[in-house]
Amino acid sequence: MSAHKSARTTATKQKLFDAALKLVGERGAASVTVDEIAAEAGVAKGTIYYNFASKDALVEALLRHGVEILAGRLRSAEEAENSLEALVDEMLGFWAEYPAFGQLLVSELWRTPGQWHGTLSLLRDDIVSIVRGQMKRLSDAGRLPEGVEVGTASAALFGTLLVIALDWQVFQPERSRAQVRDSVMHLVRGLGQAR
Amino acid sequence: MSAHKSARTTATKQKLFDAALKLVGERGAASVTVDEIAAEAGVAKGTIYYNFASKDALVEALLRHGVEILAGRLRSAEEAENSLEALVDEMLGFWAEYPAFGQLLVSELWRTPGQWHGTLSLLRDDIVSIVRGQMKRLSDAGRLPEGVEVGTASAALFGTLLVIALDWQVFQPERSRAQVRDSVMHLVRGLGQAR
DNA sequence: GAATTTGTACTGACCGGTCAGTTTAAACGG
DNA sequence: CCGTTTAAACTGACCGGTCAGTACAAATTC
Repeated sequence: MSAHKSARTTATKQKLFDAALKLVGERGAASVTVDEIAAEAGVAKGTIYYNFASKDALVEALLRHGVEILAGRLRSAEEAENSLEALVDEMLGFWAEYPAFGQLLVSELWRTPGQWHGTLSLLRDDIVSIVRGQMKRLSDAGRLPEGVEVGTASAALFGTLLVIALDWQVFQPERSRAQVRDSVMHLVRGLGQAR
Repeated sequence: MSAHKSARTTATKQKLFDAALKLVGERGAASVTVDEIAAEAGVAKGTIYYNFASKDALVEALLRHGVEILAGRLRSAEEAENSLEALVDEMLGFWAEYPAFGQLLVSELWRTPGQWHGTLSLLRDDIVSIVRGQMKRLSDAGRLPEGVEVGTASAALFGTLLVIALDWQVFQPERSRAQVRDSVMHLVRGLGQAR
C-alpha cells in the first residue's frame, strides 16, 4: 500500500500492537500504563509517542487493525464457501487466535459514551453487515423462522459468538475448538432449518 | 438479614451503590475516581472510606450486590412459573432495568487474571446454575437436541442474553422490550422443540 | 570518496497533574 | 453518647505526555 513507510516503523508498530493487545486485553485499556506497553514491546516510551499521538490513539488504531483482520478473514472465508456456517467457523477461529482482542472488544463495545464509541459503532457495523449478507441469503430462501428480523439476528449472532468464544477460553478451556464449533453449529443449523 | 446495621448506613450504602453503578458501568471501574462517586452520591469522600475498605472493595461489593438481586429475581420468577421462558423473560427485564450493571459485568467477567476474576467466577456460577436447572428439565424431557451439553448451553444462554440486552440498549434503543423478548423467545423455543 | 548535512526512528530522564487514601476536628442524629 | 457523616487539607505514588539528544543511513557537497 502506502510506499512512503519504512519497514522499520511498520515492524515497530506491529510490536506495539502485539504488546498493547496482550496487556490491554487482559487488564483493560484504562489500567495499563504506557510504560508497561513500551516495556512489553521492548521499546522506549518515546517511541510510542513518536508513532502515535496518544495512548488513546494507540488503542483506537489497535481496534481498527483488529477489525480489519477479522473482516478480511470473513471475506475470504465467504469466498471459499458461501455459507453461514463457514462464516461462523471462521469467526470462532479468529476469536480462538486473538482472545485478547475479544476481551478488549467486549469491554469497550457497549460503553455508552465511551471514548471509542463512535469508532466502535462503525467497526461493529463492518462485521455485522458481513453476517447480515449470509442471513439475508437464508431469509430469501425462506429458511429463517418468521418473526426473526435479519438485522437483529445478525447483531445477536455476532455478539453471541463473541461471548461463547470468551466463555470457552476463560471458563471451559478443556473443551476443544471442534467441540465448541459443533455446539454452535447445532444452534445455527437449528436456526436455518426451523419451520 | 443482619440486624445490627442501622438504617442510616444501609441508606448510605445504597446511595453509593447507585452512584458507583452508574459511573462505573458507563466509564469503567478504572477510570472513575472516588471523588466522582462521592459527588454523584451526594456524600463526603470520607464516608466512602468509612463504609468500604477501598475503591476495589466498593466495586466488589457492588458486584455481589447486583448478582444477589438478579439471583433473587430469577428464583422468584421460577417460583411463579417453572419454565425456561419465564427465566429468560425475567433476566431480560433485569438487564433492561440495570443496564449499567450489564456493562460492568460484561467488561470484567472475562478478564483473565483480573482483580475480581475469582469473585466473578463464583457469581457467574450462581446465575448459570439457576439457568442449568431449567435446561436440565428440558434435557430430561428429551426436548433438547442431542449433542447439546447442558452446562455449555446454560453458560451460552446467560452470555447471549447479556449481550443481546446490551446491544439492544446501545445500538437498537428504538426496539421495544416486548419485541426483543419475542425475538429471544423464538430462539429459545426453537431450541426447546428442535428435533 | 572523505566530509558534511539531512531526515527518520528511537531513547529515557524528567515534569506536572491526578488520584487513592489519610487525617483531623467538628457536627449530627437516634 | 456513640456510631455515622462532613468538610477540607494533605500526602505521595503513579502516570501521561514532553523534549533534548542519540543513532544511523541516505543524500549532498567539494
